[in-house]
Amino acid sequence: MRQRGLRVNIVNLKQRILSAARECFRAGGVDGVSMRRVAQRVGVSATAIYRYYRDKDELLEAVTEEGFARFEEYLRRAAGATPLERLRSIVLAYVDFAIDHPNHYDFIFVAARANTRQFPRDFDERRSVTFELVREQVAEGMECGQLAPDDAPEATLTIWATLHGFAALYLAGRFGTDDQRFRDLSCRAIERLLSGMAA
Amino acid sequence: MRQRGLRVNIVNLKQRILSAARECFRAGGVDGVSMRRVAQRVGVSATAIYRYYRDKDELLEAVTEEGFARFEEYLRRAAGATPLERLRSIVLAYVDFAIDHPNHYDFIFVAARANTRQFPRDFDERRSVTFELVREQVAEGMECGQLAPDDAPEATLTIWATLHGFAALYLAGRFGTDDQRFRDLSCRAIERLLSGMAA
DNA sequence: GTCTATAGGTGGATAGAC
DNA sequence: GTCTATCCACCTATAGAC
Repeated sequence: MRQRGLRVNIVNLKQRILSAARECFRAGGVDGVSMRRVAQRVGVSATAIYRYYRDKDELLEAVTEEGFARFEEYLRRAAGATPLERLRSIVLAYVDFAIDHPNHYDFIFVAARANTRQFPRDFDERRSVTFELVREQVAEGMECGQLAPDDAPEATLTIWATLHGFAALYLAGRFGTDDQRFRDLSCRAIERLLSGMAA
Repeated sequence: MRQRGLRVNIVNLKQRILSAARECFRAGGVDGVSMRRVAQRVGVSATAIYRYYRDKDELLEAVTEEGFARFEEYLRRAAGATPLERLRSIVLAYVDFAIDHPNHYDFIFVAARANTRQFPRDFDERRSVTFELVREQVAEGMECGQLAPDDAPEATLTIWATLHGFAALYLAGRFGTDDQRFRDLSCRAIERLLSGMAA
């Protein structure tokens, strides 16, 4: 009972900092995360953060790691009884992540040229892991199309590009605000692309 | 002959500033353009720029306008004897622009959510003009597929998304350094997508 | 027309008091 | 552990000398 008076405030400052950083990122992407802004949101001074994170890079790494992990969850959750349902599920997992976490999607897939933006250390390596998962899942999803094994690497890249195109154009506002239409169009496009490839 | 001694230096400082800004943009995108940096490249003080451009926004507008114009040139240059050749030409115009002017492509299509980046005034309006041209060209290129007129808006968006997906994944380095392979895959994907849609 | 000086803003990071 | 004070770097933009 001694700690009664401290209550909420004691709850791991490190976690509250990460939480605030997450919110900043959600609102403004990488550029929205600054030590000062995060600290202000928590209600502490900017320098307090350095007790828990060595530098900004480490904080950014924590935030973006959450994004990677979340995206991987979405992908792994994909499932379906028939091959077609499974394909549809994978497509939706992909585009839904873009809908739900636009700045994370943007960070992982879009802001990709290093000279232009700020990235945490080891970003490329971390991203490769996620990319490999995308490749695997897409390759699995493609099994419902009758493709010669030789086509696989090229076909996978093609599907992925199309998925990304839809996600990116959605984020750019080209599909308006009708998320459901966007999801439907994405699925249909992939199905048609596959059937075109099988021919 | 009085001006002989001035020679090169006199050549419109405004143009030399724009030139320097263009180089900065090419190297580092929007974030690579700062008044100081541009000025340094020209060899004048930062404040000299303000004699020719009211503020940074106006300079940025000049730089990005070049990008829009260039992209439209690429698109309009597309031509072909047969429908299929024409389609291929449009696809290549699109992806070649992304190859040749990555930061302009990125600026026009990718960095699209306003809350995250810095954009010149009237950027949205200017971009709409270009987008409309893309839509037109893609719609024309699609004529080689036998699509019902009802499908047109949806099909156009689908083709565009796929084009963008390829361009964006290329910029992200997912196609390696083999530009020719990237161009071929882009064309093939669009052709297959169309044939899938026609079915 | 171009300069220097300067104002006033963002940002990351450290030293040292408490 | 958290603070204040501070430094440094970079940015846009203005005022006024030359």
